[in-house]
Amino acid sequence: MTAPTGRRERKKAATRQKIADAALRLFLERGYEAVGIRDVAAEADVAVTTLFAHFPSKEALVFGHDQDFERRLTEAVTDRAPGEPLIPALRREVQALVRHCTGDGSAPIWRLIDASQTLLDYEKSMRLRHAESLAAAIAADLGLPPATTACRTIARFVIDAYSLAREAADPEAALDEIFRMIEAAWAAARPSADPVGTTEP
Amino acid sequence: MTAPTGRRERKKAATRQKIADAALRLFLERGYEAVGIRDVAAEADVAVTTLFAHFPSKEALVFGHDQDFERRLTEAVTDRAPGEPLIPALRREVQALVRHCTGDGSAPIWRLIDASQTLLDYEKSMRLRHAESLAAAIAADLGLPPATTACRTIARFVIDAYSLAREAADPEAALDEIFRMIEAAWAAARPSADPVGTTEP
DNA sequence: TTTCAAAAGGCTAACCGTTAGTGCTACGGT
DNA sequence: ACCGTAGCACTAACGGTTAGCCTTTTGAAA
Repeated sequence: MTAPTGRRERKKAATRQKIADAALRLFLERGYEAVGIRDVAAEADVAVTTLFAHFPSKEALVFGHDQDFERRLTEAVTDRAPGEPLIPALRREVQALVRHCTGDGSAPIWRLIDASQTLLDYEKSMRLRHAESLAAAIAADLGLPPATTACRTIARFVIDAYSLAREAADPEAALDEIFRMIEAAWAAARPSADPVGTTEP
Repeated sequence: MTAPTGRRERKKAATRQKIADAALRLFLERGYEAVGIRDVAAEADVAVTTLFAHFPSKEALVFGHDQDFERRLTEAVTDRAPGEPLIPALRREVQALVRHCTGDGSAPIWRLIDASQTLLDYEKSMRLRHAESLAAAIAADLGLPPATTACRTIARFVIDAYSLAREAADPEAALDEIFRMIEAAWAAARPSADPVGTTEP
């Protein structure tokens, strides 16, 4: 984590942070649509082109930590205790993620997102990309060829679980319900394992 | 279907068709990104504002029949034979839809879509909207309050099935595999029914 | 130390999708 | 026959995004 290289990267990170902070401040003050890229650039005291050198789009200003999400999901697969079954490990991580983004700390940002169709769309697209990474991680973990249908399917279901639970009135209960379904789906996908003893002859 | 009203609507429909045709022609010729809205408008011999009066966005020019997709899915639920179980009915319809869009007739359009990230993103967003409609239809059919977690979940899974099968090397096999998982998930969601006899005490 | 290539940032000007604002014309119901 | 309005056109602009070109900083080679 501690960079072996020096000053340039620190300055770059600082600029990026300055832009992200300015953007979030303005968005929370006036709302996402009411703030223009040029406003953000001015507030951060950088040129518009500099802003776009750090963030690929206006929406990305809000989702600065999307890589964390992706990393945490794949690591939940790769770094889990040896012998621990796949789905419960994913369930734990998704639960943590949902708790994090329904917690008080993240509430203003999510109010911002839920108020803008543009941001909602962007988020869903992002999640689908994450599903691909997750599918690859699952396939690798199981020693399967990448992009197996079953792996991609389960990855999508897990992302769906996150998305639906986040929107549900009672996220914890929703997560319970959905992951019960995912467990069943996963068991049906691989007639080898024995989750509760439903092995077939 | 045959309009009870007269000339105005016919002219309107003709204009819309003219625009859609011109757009498709240009897109297939030069590629989606290489064609501007102004090009399409000129080719269709209408004003840009007229174009946007008929289509809400550039992407919508390509997905002119998205309402068909939504309608067919919900009708697969509401119009199925009395007593027919839900999931097989959905499976049949999804299979038909996948066959349709992997058939030779639709091949060029889908090559167009798969070549543009913008269009792919738009398509996924569309499907998520369709999932909401499907969830509502399922909930209504089962006499449940709308937007139940289980219904929304199954609806998402069905949409995932379509999306994944379309991209798979062997769509039919993928559909088999995924719907086996969906059946299991559905059975797990409602401990009342008895799909294979997995009733709990 | 000097030198140099690349990175980071800036400025201008434009492109492209999209949307007012305005007005004209033809159609359809009264 | 009359009038409201739907369909369409035209101009201008707005806002996100990018290309072209230039300056400064910085890391490292010479």
